Amino acid sequence: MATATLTTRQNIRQTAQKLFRERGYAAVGMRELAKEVGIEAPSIYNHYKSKDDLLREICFDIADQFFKASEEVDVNEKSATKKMRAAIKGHISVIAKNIEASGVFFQEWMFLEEPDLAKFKKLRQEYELKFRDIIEKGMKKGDFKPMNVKLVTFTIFSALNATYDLYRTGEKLSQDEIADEIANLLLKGLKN
Amino acid sequence: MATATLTTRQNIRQTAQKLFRERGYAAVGMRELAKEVGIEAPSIYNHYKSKDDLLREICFDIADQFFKASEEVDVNEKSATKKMRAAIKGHISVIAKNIEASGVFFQEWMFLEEPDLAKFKKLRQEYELKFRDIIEKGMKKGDFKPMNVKLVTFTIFSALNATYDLYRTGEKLSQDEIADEIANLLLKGLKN
DNA sequence: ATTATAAACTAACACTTGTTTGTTTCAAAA
DNA sequence: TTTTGAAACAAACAAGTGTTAGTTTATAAT
Repeated sequence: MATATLTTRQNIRQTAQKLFRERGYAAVGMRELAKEVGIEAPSIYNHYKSKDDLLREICFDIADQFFKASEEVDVNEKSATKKMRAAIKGHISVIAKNIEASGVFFQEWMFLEEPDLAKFKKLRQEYELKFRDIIEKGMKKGDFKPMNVKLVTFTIFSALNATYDLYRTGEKLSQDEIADEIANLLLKGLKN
Repeated sequence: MATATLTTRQNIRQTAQKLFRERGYAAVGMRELAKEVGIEAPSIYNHYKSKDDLLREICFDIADQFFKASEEVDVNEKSATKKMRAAIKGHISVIAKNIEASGVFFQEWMFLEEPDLAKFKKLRQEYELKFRDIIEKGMKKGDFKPMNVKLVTFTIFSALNATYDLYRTGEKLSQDEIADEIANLLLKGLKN
């Protein structure tokens, strides 16, 4: 384990991710967060502007990672199935690498304040559109069975996004096993 | 619209479902809830013992409905596919009939206080076991492809449980269309 | 008309919320 | 050795928390 000594800022961030995830953003107080870090509440404000600032950093960092992962999906790949599998793997990989933070991303984003909230929603829509495009083109091409694209995209995201919750149950599964099994199930469902 | 005049108690309950769902249990105050109902905060306590009491009623009512729906799945049905489809339809039907409340059920249950929290978890596990059993037997029988049962069950529940969130997006889909499309996708993925 | 009951109210309690102010501590730079 | 700056602190603020006490209002039963 290459666990470098964390800066106070990193420590606050990491603890916030854990607590926001475990107990919910609204239910976690600054004093509780500070105590877990080992400092007093006002000291947090030397590193973050506000409680919301913390949430913002966590959420947008994950958003960033999702986009970067999606950019690595080969644009020239002809097979919709292969393209979809790559997108699914990338998506799950981001979650697996950021279990606490992605939990916050999925469950606590609504506590973001404007204008961040609007920006967040826009980013998310933009990202989801990438998946919908792959599915839509796959259907037109005949790789995928014709179905309600929006509903299918929604369902696939629901399945993928829940994986952050998988590690709590103590399942001893590798990231690849999880990604493959889920991708297999969903892709077989999609295929023509 | 057969909207009968609601009692104050029903009004509180319905408003709580809406607010807890929209803004989260911890973020909704009793004064805000009361204001939306059109009364003062202390008046709520003439109908409910506590804030948690409200959450408890909402969550356990939905739990009840899930169980009742699952009891209507034909035990003598031989085909695992047909049995699974019936279970999926029943599950989605409960969500569709209780969009706000099921949202609370899925997202806010962790704010239940002991011993209700433990009871809730137990019920949920018991219910999920019913689905896992169908899937497991379906695999042994050869109707379903052999896969990691726990992971597959988890994935299917993730897809089903997210449907409460589908109605926000303004999709003009009937409950049956949604249930059929999702069941088709997942069952095709399961099948051998 | 009187009593009983449910359900509303105002006022307040004890405590917690996120955050600000002003001060102190301490290590690195000059 | 002095200065500087970051980062910690205690104390406090205004607002909000769930809830209780005590009282009033209104409706239904005797």
